[in-house]
Amino acid sequence: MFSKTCEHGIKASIYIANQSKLGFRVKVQDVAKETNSPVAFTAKILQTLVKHALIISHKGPQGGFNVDVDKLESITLLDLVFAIDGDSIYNGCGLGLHVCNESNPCPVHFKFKVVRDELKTMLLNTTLAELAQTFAEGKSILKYA
Amino acid sequence: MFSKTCEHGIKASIYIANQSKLGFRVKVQDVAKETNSPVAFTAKILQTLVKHALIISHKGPQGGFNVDVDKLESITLLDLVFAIDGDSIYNGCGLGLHVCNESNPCPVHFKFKVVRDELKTMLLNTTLAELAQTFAEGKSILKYA
DNA sequence: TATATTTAAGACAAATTTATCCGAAATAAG
DNA sequence: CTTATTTCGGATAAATTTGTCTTAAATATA
Repeated sequence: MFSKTCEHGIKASIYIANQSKLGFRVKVQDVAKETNSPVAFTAKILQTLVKHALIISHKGPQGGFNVDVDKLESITLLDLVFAIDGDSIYNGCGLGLHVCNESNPCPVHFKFKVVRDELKTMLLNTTLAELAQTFAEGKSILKYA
Repeated sequence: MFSKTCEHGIKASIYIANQSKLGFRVKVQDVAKETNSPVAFTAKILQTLVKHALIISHKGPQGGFNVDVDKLESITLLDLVFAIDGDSIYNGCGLGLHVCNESNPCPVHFKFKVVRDELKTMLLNTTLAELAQTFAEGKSILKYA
């Protein structure tokens, strides 16, 4: 559904969000370890999220990554997905046609529209705050123990 | 959402279905042309669909591909997608965890389950017959004119 | 100010997906 | 039976995604 890059990015964001709520900055090493993702690749993905102003980075000793805790409620899954994968998952044509819309639909257009709209709504209504919360409560996992 | 392979495969199936209803067999060349897909790649994909008994192939002169017209109502989008991409789109974990279920969910598990279930239902309820029909009626396109 | 620590950036490499190519096998038709 | 046509199957190639490595830049702290 999402790219590997996006999957890593979402998991990383959730971990960073939680540590931020606890008042910590985290290093790429930690993020990679806790999300079971490759370190260097995680670093690249975090750069992307920083550029999109979804997370904050600090260089040097005691540096690392964190999220503005006040923004946790306003950062959505849609923001994360869009920053990394763009909008093709919820806006693109199901059959890959470059032009596909109501007046010039591919054969699956209207069938897919319903699902894609629901996906988009879900992404828009899911905040980083709530994802982080389920993880904090031990009700979800970011990797297998 | 789906792989390119799958997109080509679905478009090909729709075109073949329509020609089959008209009583024709079609050659890979035709399929590729009418779906704007690469010929050799289309050939490979059709092989897969033949192996899964979703379409029928005939070698030699006057050969080509067709669909059993009596099966058009029972062949679903789910069949086509499963044959090519497997079940990961509607069964896999949204964050790529190998193990992810109700009792050991990733943070997006329950949010995604709703969407994925709707996707699966849609795929299951959409038949090749109806997709072919909208195309036959000129109400949908397989490529840009 | 020197040093150690940490992210940033860009080049490079591996893996996977998307395709191509070619010879073999089947078969219809003369 | 020969020939032309068409799919089959496997090897190969190109493109994209996924991932690594190395050096530079920033900065906290002594």
